[in-house]
Amino acid sequence: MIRTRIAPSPTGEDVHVGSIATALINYAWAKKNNGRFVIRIEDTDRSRLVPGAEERMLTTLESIGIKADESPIVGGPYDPYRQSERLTIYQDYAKKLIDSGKAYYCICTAERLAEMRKEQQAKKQIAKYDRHCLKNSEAVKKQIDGGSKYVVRLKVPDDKEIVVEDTIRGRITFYTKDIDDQVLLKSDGFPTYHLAVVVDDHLMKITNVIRGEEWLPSTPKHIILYQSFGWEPPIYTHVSLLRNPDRSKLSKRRNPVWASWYFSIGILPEALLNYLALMGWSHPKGKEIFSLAEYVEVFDIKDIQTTAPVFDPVKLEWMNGMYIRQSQKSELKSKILEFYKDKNLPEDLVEKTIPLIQDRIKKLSDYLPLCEFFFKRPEKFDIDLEDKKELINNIREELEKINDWKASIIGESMQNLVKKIGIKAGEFFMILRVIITGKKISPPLNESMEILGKEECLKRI
RNA sequence: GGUCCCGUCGUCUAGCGGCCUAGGACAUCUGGUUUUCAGCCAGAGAAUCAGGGGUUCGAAUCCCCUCGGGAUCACCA
Repeated sequence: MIRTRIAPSPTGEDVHVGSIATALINYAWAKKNNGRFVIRIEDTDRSRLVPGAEERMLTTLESIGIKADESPIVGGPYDPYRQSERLTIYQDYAKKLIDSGKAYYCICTAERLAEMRKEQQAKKQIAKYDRHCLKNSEAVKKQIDGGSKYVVRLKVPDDKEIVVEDTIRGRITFYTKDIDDQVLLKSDGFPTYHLAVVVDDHLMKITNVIRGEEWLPSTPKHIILYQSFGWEPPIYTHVSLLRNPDRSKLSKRRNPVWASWYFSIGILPEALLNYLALMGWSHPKGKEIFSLAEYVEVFDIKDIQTTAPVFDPVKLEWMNGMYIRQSQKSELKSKILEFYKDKNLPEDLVEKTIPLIQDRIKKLSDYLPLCEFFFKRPEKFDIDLEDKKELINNIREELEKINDWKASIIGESMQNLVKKIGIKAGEFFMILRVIITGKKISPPLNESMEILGKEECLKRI
């Protein structure tokens, strides 16, 4: 059975859109193969831990439809799914490695390591641990027995080829001479990512590791670890990183990266997912708009592109507009009410405006700037109305005659007025539009006036 | 700098040796619909397939080199 996982770290505000892209692939591949999709929290770096981040990430993922079969919330057969709760497991496995001579203790201080690296750099050598503690293992042992703090390092074999078989990139060869003796267990007793990821993926029976390209350089270390334990490595797939327009990796410095930011401007989760699915992959039939279920249906991991895509917010907005236009009216109403829940907009009024704006907004946050005049009389006007008093009087007189306050009748009446006074239609309606809405750009005028009602319109005039 | 990955319109991509005078989508521009703005419809421009060598009857597609971009080299993940 295929088992995939994502392993986010709770070190940010929310889920990174790049993580969602990777999660989507992991999720789709598991579901496609009737497998299981796992979420494991990698919280071994206590210094970068952000309070509340874990919960926010998990709820976001859940709410946008990427549901885990096993996670810290729903549990599962390989509990716990939070690395900070698995400490003794890692410590035991580190001990096994020491006992079999595949790893060793190291008590070098940060100062000594910094010094060493400086020298290596000066001599233009590769920065690698010099195995000082491996060579003096007797003395090191004594110091540790005496209470000295230590780390555990992987003993990388000499002069070996390590081959990574990647499903989309093919065979990649690394050489152990280029690989450092990686720290596996930190002096605080926590594992590093490298130990934890290998132990957990093995114990949790993960069959496919699908992760960001940034992990490719450390994959040989993980393979050495699998070999050291005598375990079978998983199948690797390294997907390309989302990029900023300048092609550097997508970062919060240059672009919004948190899912919650996109939702806060009224991007729909379905649209974000759909857009992200198209980063490095395309629908076999060239379709651009499709559901998560359809994505799972047609997805194949072999079709993932290795070129790194630039994240384009403009196309995301276009896609979001498509989703808004395709929404049921009642659904769109609920979304708008939810989006503006702190404004307490009257539901019946919002409902009436939906048909007027569904084609006109691309994201939920476009709604209020366009429709505010329905809820509040305009205070500012896009054009100066001071010298239009006579025209305004004509309009009022004409509108007062209308008994059946319907858009079509209002329109007819205004058209007649235009003919009567011989003004340009465009100019006339622009003035009326500004009187009613305050703005030169608005939803259709007659319909808007119908919704506002005769009394309110006359007051504004 | 070492190691590794990548290179088709501005952007996302199709392409898997002949169907390619390189297709689609976003964006841009033009026209139509129109009481603004959208939407919708029609159309245009935009890629010497990074460059150079091969292989082949034939290359965007295979090989080599160069150039360009990126990732990574921590007791972070």
